[in-house]
Amino acid sequence: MARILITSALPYINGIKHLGNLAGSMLPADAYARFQRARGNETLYICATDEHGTPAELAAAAAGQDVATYCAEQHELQKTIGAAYGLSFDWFGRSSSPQNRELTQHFAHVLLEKGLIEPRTDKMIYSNADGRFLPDRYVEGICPVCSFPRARGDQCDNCGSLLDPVDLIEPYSTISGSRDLEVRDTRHLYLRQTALADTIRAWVDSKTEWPALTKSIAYKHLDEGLIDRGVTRDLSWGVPVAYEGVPLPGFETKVFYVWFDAPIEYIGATAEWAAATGNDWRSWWRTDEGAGDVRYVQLMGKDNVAFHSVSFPATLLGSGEPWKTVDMLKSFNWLNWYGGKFSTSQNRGVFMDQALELLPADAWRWYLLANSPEGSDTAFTWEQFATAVNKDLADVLGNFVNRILKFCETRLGGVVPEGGEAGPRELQLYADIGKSVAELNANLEAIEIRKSAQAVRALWVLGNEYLAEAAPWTAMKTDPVRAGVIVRTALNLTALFARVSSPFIPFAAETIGTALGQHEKSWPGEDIAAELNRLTPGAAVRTPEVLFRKIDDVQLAEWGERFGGAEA
RNA sequence: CGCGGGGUGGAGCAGUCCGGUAGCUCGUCAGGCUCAUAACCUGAAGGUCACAGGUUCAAAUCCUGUCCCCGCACCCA
Repeated sequence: MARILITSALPYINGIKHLGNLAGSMLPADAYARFQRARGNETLYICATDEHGTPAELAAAAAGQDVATYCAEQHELQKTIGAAYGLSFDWFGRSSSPQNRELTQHFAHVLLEKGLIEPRTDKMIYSNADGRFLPDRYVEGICPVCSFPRARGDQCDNCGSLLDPVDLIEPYSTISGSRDLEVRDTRHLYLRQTALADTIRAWVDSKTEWPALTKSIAYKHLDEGLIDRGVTRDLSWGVPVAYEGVPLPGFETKVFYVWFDAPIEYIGATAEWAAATGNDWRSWWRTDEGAGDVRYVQLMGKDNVAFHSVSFPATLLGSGEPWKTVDMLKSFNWLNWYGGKFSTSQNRGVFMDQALELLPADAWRWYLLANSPEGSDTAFTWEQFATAVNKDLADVLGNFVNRILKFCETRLGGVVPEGGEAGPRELQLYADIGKSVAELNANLEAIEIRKSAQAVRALWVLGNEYLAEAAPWTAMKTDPVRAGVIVRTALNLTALFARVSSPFIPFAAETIGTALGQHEKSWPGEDIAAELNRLTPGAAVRTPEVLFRKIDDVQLAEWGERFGGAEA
């Protein structure tokens, strides 16, 4: 039995996420976690909200709340909606937790002692009216490059130039609008990634199983040359720059920058989980305390790869302490909305809460997994979505479950038939199923999401093929015992489908299992004949409600209208 | 010459690392079955693998060049 640690990129606290977020990290991570658990591996799936940073402060201010209250509410919202999608986090933590604060301060302390974090003096804009420094987008002004009047402190929206806030012409505070600003010296901590470049490159070189996308992004940054990055900010919301309760002199009013503490929350959230459940988190993260046999898998969108392949490793490796680093870094491209970006302001795309108003979670899960943006960016279209739901779920799987259970109910009294022996057709079925399950296992193990979904679908098709060829409705007339064997086999097949489909469509899998009186959740083993003879002959089964309703053209038109995309 | 990803039958994708009958899903057409959510099963048509050179007995796959699409460093997966 292996130990598998899984993390998906931390969703930012700011608002409900859209389907792209789900498709690019949390959902595939969940499917993988469900698979590993079913196989009997000790599995820990960790996620959390990323709560620090300027956007959280701004959003809280806009909502008229203090930032802590805002984050607490948003966290609960995201937690609830994640559960509605069946995301089986073992722990859904918060980067604002005490555990993360302590760990972040620990790492900073160790790196500071080793000289890999060092204080430097920067020039920054200070607002007398607001009584604070104005980092990043707290300050706007005229772009020194193109004269655009509302350029932000870090970048001009008009010409795209990257800016330093002190270069803005006629700057003003976005908090108060005040122009009473001055440039002051301020001290910040810098992580010396340049000093760690060789260490990180050697570490990346050793990661032979990383997908091409992950590797090319990692090497891109290494080849372009790493830069030392500021890891502190003049904000109040965040992890204080302190150690063991004592602020670092000169840093009393500063916090760590969000990208420094966010990945550490993977460890922090594990510690939160341990505290809440009485488990030990160190055996998952410290190779000197039992994490040597852990396989650590991270899943994320491509924009996050740099942080996870370079910056976070710089923190972990730089510490010189025996921390567990990622083994498999699976990255995804974007799920686009009709070829363009999801956009709240332009009403393009569906968000997680809205999607559930339209159809059950399984429909979305299936579509997003079967069309996972692995090879390249993938465009969501309502047509494709309807095809996935109508053909795959309703016709191939749903109809199969329905036809065999109804047949059993109306012709065989709704019980698993007894008697008779498996014939040549059943032996062939065992072989076919065995082959497909092996294929599914290999694909899931490799986190090839699209191919895994294809393999599951191929299994469902085998069920329909079997019924068409074995034709129990014909056997019924001449050889009732034979018909019984076929129906029993098909019922067992249905039960098997529930088990192998559970990583993709857990809710439907549960419904099917219940209809068959099956409580087996484990992953099927290699003895397929045994797996297809698990149901107790004589036991009652019942036909469940229609598993998946089809999407009709009227709904399609309505949704296209409501959520945009129809124009494209 | 900024960087990364991609260009494969009508649509969406796999195959490209490690050259050797171009595979899958949807759609289309024909047939079968009638247990089932008018569903399922079988078969067929349809591709000069963006383009142009090159290497090779052999190239979607390797090399060179060209064109086109997407993304990119506040933030957003």
